[in-house]
Amino acid sequence: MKVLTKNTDYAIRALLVLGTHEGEYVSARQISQEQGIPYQFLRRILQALNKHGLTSSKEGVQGGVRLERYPGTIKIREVIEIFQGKVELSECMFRKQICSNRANCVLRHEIMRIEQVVNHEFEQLTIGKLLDDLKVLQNADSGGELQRKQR
Amino acid sequence: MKVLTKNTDYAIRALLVLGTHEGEYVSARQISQEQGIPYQFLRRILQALNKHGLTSSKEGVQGGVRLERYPGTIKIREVIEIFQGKVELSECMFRKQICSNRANCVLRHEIMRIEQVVNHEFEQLTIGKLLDDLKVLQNADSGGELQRKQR
DNA sequence: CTTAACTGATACTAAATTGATATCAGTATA
DNA sequence: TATACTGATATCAATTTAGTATCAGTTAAG
Repeated sequence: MKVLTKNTDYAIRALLVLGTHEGEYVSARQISQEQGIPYQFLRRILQALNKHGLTSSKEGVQGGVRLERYPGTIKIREVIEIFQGKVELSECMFRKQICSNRANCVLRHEIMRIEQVVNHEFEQLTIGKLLDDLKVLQNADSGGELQRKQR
Repeated sequence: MKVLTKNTDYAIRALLVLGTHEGEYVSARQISQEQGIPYQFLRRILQALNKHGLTSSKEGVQGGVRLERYPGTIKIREVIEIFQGKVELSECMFRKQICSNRANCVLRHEIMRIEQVVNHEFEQLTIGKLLDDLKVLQNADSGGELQRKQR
C-alpha cells in the first residue's frame, strides 16, 4: 500500500531542487537530469505546480520554472492534494453514503480521527523544513546531488 | 486519494458483524445482506480472513464464518495489511532505491516518521474498540443494523 | 439419502488509476 | 534564425480495484 504516487514524489523532489535555487529559473531538463525523473512526466508535473501557483515559468531560452512562494509556506499536504486529491482514508462508504448504518458511523468517527492525524502531519511538513534538513546533512557531509549542483 | 480499499472496508465491516455474534457461525449470505456487500466479493474476503486465522469457517448447511480471536486483539492494521500490504507512504523511491541522493534521504526520514504515526494509529484501533463504540451508540439510540440482527 | 445451504478455490471481466511517452505549437534569447 | 525552452494535449501499457461467475465439495435437515 503506497500512499504517495510518483506524481507527488517527483513534485516534492522538483520543489526541493527549486528551493535550492530560490528566485532562479531552472529548466525541466535540468531537474529531470538531477533527480532522474522522466522528462515528459516531469513537465506535466511542473505545469500543474504552475497552475496552482507554487511556481511560475518563463518560456524560451534560459527559461524554466522557479518557486513563487517561500519554501516554508509550501506544505506537503498541498502538494499531495494537487496530485492525489484530499487525503481520505475511505471516501466511498464512510463519507459519501448516508450514514444509515450504525457500524458505518462508528467506523467513520474513528477513521476521521486518524485522517485528521495524518493530515496534521502533512500540514506541518513543508518544503522549507525538508530543505533545512537537507542543509544540516550537507554541512555534516559533503556528498549529495543537490549540493553538487549548487557549485 | 482514498487510503482504504473496498477489501479492507468490507473486511472490517464483516468482522464487526462477526464480533456481534462471537462464537457463532454467520453465513456470508447474511453478512452480505446486512452490510450491503456484494456476495461473491465478500466470500473472497472471508476466505482471506480465514487464511490469516482471524476467522474460521464451517462448511455445509448452518455453516458460515466465526471469529477466531478476541475482537480486542484484532488490530485494524492487520486487516489493512492482509488486503493492501504494509502501509508505506512512498515505497518505490524512498525505500527500495539505494539512497544515493541526499534529497531522498531527507524525504525518507520525514516520510518514515509520518509513516510511523499512521501505523501507530492503525495499531491502536481494534475491532474490539469499534464494537465498544457501537455498543455505546446502541445504548443511546435503539437504531442500527447490527443491533437489530441481534434480536 | 437426497436436497439445499453452505464454503473452497479460481477464473474472468470492466473500469479506473498510474507511470510514462510523444507531438505540435508558441516564445524568448543568443 | 537556430535553439532552448514552456504550453497543451493525446496516447499507451501495466497495474490495481471492484465485481461477477463457476464448479466442486461438505454438512445438516427433512
